[in-house]
Amino acid sequence: MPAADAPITSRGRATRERIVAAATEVIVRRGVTATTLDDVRAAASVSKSQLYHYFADKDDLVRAVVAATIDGVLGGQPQLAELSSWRMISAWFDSLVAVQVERHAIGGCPIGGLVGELADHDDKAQVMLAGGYARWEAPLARGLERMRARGRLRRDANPARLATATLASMQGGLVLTQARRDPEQLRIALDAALAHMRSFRP
Amino acid sequence: MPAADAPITSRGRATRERIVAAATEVIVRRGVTATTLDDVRAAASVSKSQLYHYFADKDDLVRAVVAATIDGVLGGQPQLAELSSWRMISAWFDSLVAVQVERHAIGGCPIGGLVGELADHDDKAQVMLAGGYARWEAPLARGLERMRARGRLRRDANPARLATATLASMQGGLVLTQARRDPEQLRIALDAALAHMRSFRP
DNA sequence: CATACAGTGGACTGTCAAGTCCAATCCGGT
DNA sequence: ACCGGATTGGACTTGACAGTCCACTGTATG
Repeated sequence: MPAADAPITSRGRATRERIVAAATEVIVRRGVTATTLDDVRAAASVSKSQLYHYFADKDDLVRAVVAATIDGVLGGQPQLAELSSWRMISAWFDSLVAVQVERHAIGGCPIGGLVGELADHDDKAQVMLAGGYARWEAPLARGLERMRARGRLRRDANPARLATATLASMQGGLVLTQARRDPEQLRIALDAALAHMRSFRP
Repeated sequence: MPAADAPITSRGRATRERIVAAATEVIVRRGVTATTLDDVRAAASVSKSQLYHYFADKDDLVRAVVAATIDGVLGGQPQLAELSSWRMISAWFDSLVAVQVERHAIGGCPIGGLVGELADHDDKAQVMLAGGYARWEAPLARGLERMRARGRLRRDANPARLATATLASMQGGLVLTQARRDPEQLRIALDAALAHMRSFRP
């Protein structure tokens, strides 16, 4: 029975959270395989035994990082909760582009980065990542449904498909942004996604 | 003066090509950092000294792999040369989806995978990858220009932007395909991209 | 204040990776 | 046949890395 993520008492919980936060920061920046446990150990100001006290092994820690990354990305987009007008969708897109400008187009999408490294080889991580995308596109799909119900979208529009296509434009826009180090790539992708959605106005 | 990629004579060139081909296969499948030179050595049936005879170090080999990957991906899409009708674009998209079905949605986009691992940290690789995307979208942009010249596209359509947005949909569709292990994700993304382009018909 | 256990520090081990080195072999030109 | 550089084989060095181990400390509770 390897020391998995036992429920903790008091200060131990803080340590565990510090480890996950530090590991997430390092892994999102440098990648899963390029990050060593010693990098995490140093970044979290923690000893080796603590890592193994709270996580069974590196894979276990990585899965906690996957969960934290998804929560972090979605948590950074409060607009998701209220996407029920063209203006709100547009403002949401603007903020996504602004983040890329601020980061000088470095980093891409943290979730997308994990997909490339984990989806094919770690089944558990793949399920978590797929769940992350579901949590990402569902609010948009629901928003589009509300807009359709209010007559802002034609009856024959398919909110779920539109949401998926929009998420794809976003992810791809981020890949191009990272590759070209140019946030305008995301702008172009999201402009097209918005135009496509708006083409379903009544 | 480290033994870089000296111009080779006869059989040496074959060895070098064998190394690059094997390294490309392994790296595209498992990732750059997860691939060891010993993996490459074994896959190419080559000795350690040969790797260092033809490449200065791992980074040097990786850059050759980046070039080979770009050539491979673009070479696998002969349709790129002739994209001057909606039918041809649609057929091109169909073949991209077919590849994902065949691969059971495993692997994503080889170029996109390299972007995630290299774009932020290896400037030379970033330039190569950006060049790869340029070579990818240029034929589409030219095709759309020809279509515009022939009156199949409105004058106010912007072929370059449409090509970029389409490439983004494709890349993002591949990310979602890989994350969800479902080639339909690429289908949805490319359907939307096609609809967006077609919305500029006269 | 005792004591039991969660939490902590850090040395240690086994394995494996990148990169070096040099002797052996191949092969085109003379 | 012989020379010299290109090519090759593989042992070796050095430095990480993941994971183990055990002694020590804090603290919550009786």
